[in-house]
Amino acid sequence: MTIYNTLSRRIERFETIEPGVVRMYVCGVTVYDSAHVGHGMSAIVFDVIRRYLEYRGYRVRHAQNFTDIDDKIIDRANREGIAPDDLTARMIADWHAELGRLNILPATVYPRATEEIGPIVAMIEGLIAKGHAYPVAGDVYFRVRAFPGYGKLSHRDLDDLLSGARIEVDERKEDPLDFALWKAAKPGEPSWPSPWSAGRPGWHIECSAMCTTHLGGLVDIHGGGADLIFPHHENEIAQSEAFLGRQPFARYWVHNGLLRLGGEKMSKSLGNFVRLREILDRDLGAAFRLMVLQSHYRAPLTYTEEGLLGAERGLDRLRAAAGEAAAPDGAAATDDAAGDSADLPALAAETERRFHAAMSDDFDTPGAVAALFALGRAINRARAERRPPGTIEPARRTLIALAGVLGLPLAIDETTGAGDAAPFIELLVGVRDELRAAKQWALSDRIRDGLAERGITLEDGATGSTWSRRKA
RNA sequence: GGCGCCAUAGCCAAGCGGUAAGGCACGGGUUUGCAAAACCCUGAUCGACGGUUCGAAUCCGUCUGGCGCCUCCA
Repeated sequence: MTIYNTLSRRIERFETIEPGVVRMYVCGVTVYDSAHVGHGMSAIVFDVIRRYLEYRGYRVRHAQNFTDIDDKIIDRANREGIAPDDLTARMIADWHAELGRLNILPATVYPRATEEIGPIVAMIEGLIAKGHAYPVAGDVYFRVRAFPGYGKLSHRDLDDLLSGARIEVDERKEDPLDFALWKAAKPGEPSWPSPWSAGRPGWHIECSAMCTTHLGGLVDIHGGGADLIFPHHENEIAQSEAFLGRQPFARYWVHNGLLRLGGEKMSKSLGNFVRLREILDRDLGAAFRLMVLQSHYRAPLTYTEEGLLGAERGLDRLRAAAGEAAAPDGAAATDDAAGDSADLPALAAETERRFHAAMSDDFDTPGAVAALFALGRAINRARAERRPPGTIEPARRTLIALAGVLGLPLAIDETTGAGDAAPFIELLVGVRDELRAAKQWALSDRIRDGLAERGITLEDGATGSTWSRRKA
């Protein structure tokens, strides 16, 4: 297996610190607002990485944090007139519910900044003792120039950073680049005791502390969105390696490309985001996952409604192949011998080979998905040619299994979203089946058109009609 | 201003020196009472200009156009 490392800018061979075990830390979210589809994309990327590693036999210890104290949380809670704790508790509950609906496997641990104050304070004390940090009026700052490797992840040197000149100069800091490890609380803000002040941790230190507490201070994969490379992950490396006195602190730095909307990065601060809940409520979570997987995880992806619905259409074809449905009524004539649909077992084996070749090569999910479509088409074709189910079954199982590795559920749940209407729809469909048997076309078409207007699609097969709710 | 990424058919998107995956849409067909679904067929020489090479979408240079980071951000 190979994996791209942001640190070396190379695709490297994947080797874990401990054989058979992968320690993976993925930076989570600051819980001041509900998740948008960009968060969903990142979650999907690391979910698939994890699923594939587990499929390959690794035991994956996966930690994902919640930043549950910071300025935006305090502001938001104040505006809503509630306690920060209540806001973050609600957001975290929503996060778990929504990501669950996206079919994201739960992480092994979900550490939270406010529950790690002890280790955070201890780490800051250690950094001060080693001369890597200094307290100033209740705050504590990291001494960037005392850490020689600073900039190695984002590949820039200190002078480049300074020339950016957009760093607001805080006179209390020794150097403009120094960043906060601990911030003294202002009146009315939540705070925790520390040797320097009643205050709260800076953003970056929590991840360093959590990696140390929950993953032994040395992780195989450290990931997040590409927007975290600088300064967040750069600072994490500085803190952790300065504190631990050894390097590397993480073997592979993995960053997903960002989701774009309207030509720009989707982000909460730009205000151009689509909430994850919106697509989940339309039952398009699996379609979104497929859309994400059809582009490489490191490349940026443009989010469009068209793309999402297109993915849903593609998913339908895979679902048709994965279903146990009998052959469609008419045997479609095939006028050439281009595809060896009779040789499904060989194609299934070939698909499996292609799938693993792609996934082992820096998680090339587009290639893996392409292999799945090839197999799906062959299965549908075999059905159209009325091949015996027994010859199709193994290929079908392969398709479902491989799709499962990507977290794509192919099981059909046709009544999803129909709610209380289902019994009435079924009654109508049953009546219509009888009308069709009696060749009462006008009436049966009227029922079909009427249901279509109400978002229910009918499909007439050899053994009767099936119905499903149209997604839009 | 600095660092970096990208530009492939109508749209999305793979490709990592050997002659262009896949998905969606469009069109033609098979099937169907008519549909739907499914299946078959159909489309690109890879932003522009140079260079390296037997051979380049893939390597190098210049240009043009996007984007990201340098401040909170998955």
